[in-house]
Amino acid sequence: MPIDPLATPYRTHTCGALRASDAGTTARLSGWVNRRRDQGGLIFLDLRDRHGITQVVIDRADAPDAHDTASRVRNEYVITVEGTVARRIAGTENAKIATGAIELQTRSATILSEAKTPPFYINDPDATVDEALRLRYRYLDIRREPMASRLLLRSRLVQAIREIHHDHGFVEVETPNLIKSTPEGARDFIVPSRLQPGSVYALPQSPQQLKQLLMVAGIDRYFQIARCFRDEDLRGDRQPEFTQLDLEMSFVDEDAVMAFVEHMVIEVCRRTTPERPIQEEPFPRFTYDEAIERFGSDKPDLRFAMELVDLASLWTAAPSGFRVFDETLASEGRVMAIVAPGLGGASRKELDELTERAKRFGAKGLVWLAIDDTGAVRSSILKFLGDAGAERIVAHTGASPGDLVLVIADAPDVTADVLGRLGDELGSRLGLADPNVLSFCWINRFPMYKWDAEHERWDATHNPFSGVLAEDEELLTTIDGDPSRLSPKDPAGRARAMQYDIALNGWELGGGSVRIHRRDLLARSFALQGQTDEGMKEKFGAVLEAFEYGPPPHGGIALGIDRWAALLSHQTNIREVMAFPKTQSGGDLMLEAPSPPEETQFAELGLRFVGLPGRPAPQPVE
RNA sequence: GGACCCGUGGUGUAGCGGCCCAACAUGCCAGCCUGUCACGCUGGAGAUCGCCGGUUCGAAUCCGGUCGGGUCCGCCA
Repeated sequence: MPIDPLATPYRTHTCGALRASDAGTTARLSGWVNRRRDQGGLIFLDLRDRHGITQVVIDRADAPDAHDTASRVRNEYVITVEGTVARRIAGTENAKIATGAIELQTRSATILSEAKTPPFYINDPDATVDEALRLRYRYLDIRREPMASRLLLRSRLVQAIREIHHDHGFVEVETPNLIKSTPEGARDFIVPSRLQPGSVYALPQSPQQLKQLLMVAGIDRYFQIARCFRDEDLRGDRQPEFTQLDLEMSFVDEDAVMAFVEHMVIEVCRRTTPERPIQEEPFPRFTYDEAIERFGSDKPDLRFAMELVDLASLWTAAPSGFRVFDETLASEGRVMAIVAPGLGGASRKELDELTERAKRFGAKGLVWLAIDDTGAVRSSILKFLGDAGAERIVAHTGASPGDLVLVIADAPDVTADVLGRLGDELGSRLGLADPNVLSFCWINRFPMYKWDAEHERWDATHNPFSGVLAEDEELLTTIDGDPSRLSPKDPAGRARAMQYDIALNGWELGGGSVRIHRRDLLARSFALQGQTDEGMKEKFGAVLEAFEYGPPPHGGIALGIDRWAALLSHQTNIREVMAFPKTQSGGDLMLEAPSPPEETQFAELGLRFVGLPGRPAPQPVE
């Protein structure tokens, strides 16, 4: 009479299943021993699997053999127990666990596996454990509740994504992992070919070109949970392999893609974390210029966003008296401020730290004005501004007593960027953001290109296939009309792309664009990017050829699943939502990857190590 | 490529020039205990302080290097 269709000789129920209504029935459970409480003649075992914990009681008087087994059991042993489900004696129920109303009164107990004492506490979800140790014994870390529940959340996230896409007529298509390099700006991982010695595959940085080919193929709504690979330095939010929700749609404009994605994202969050409110629907939209101007960021955290205040208007009539400000303004720089609420009492040391931080972010310095509770202003440059000058700044920013005003004077992009980053940091340090709220926003109309001074050409800021706004089409040209003579003054620098990013709580969650499908525009865009016809063919041959066979207008987006899962799990580190992540140096501490290849593997590929400058060649192993 | 932080019994921490062949908690082992649920009680084992070198009469403690981990800048969309 198993209740669970997954019942097996090992178990009729999971360790989280039994309730008071099951009292009187016979049940068999298998799991890990979470804890043993040996009272002498009476032993309590907390039996754990990923579904929950059930208390098992073994009474020497009732089941001497089982009692003998239970007395030999240790934490993390795997056992099977069979007995009667019974309501606990009144007053001994445990409200902390779902099965706390009952216990299993055991008739028989069998040890399935013994276990060494684990290297860290598996039964204490709050125990802090060195991350390197967790990674080395990841299978034990995942046995712990916090990791297990995050992987579960991630699984539900992906499940919801799949369901919603299928419900909307999307086709899930797998694309290969051994492909030709699809330049996205990052370094490729390379896989040498044995059958074609001397040639290599590249692992996809994203399925970008393949999904565009699927559009030409008529798969008008495509999606994939795609593994992507980028050989760049790691961060808390960047791993060498990561997962994207990749999607592409035909016969769409920007609004259509954004509308679907927004609907999908809301629905996914609703199904996955219904308890977390979404701050604003529809998601606020900002143009790139507006986002930078207002927040100094193209992924503002709108839960608290400190808006930038332009101070230039204070000194149109007379100079500020502080030479850095005046010279910055005279040389087309900007002087802008943010207000950090409640930090007016910051110590000199804290302010110095902020200054250091600002310099690290690329500013030349930081000016601060700290307002105490009485309204008196301290400032690093009070002697230049004078009391009146300082108070004008404070008044202009709208700061109140007890606040701290931070001012950056620099080139426009530096000023905005540094203040944006300082704001983010202060926001999290001051706890201004409601940790429970999900705050999405869209940023669009990104500049098409960024001038690459080193190579003297225009670089696509996102995808080289990103389309240009219709109204900016004629800007895709050079200043003197000669596509081979590029200059930072080209009108192309002002062209804006049909490019949109979606941000969540200050993180870039994803980005996409409506692509260029017209050959003439594509040729012009590529020319600006300094691509020769041959270079284009070499890199994008398949897409360019396909585009000669009737490409539909199309656009799409890619969202970072790891980041999404991390944010939904209240984590700032994507390793916490990946089963087997790598360390900052790209190593897997459990598998001990990477490792030197075997000599025969190298021989078959016709490879040998020659080493790197300053580093000797490691030798393959026999 | 660079800056910074961390590395002490199984785990998490304390100690930061002699009082330390290292302390505390927890875990582990043994014994006792029939209503516990972070069970309790009694007893016990367990680290030469990541590694190498140096300074010093003396180093876990200071210095240099190195390895491992992390945060950040560069890089990366």
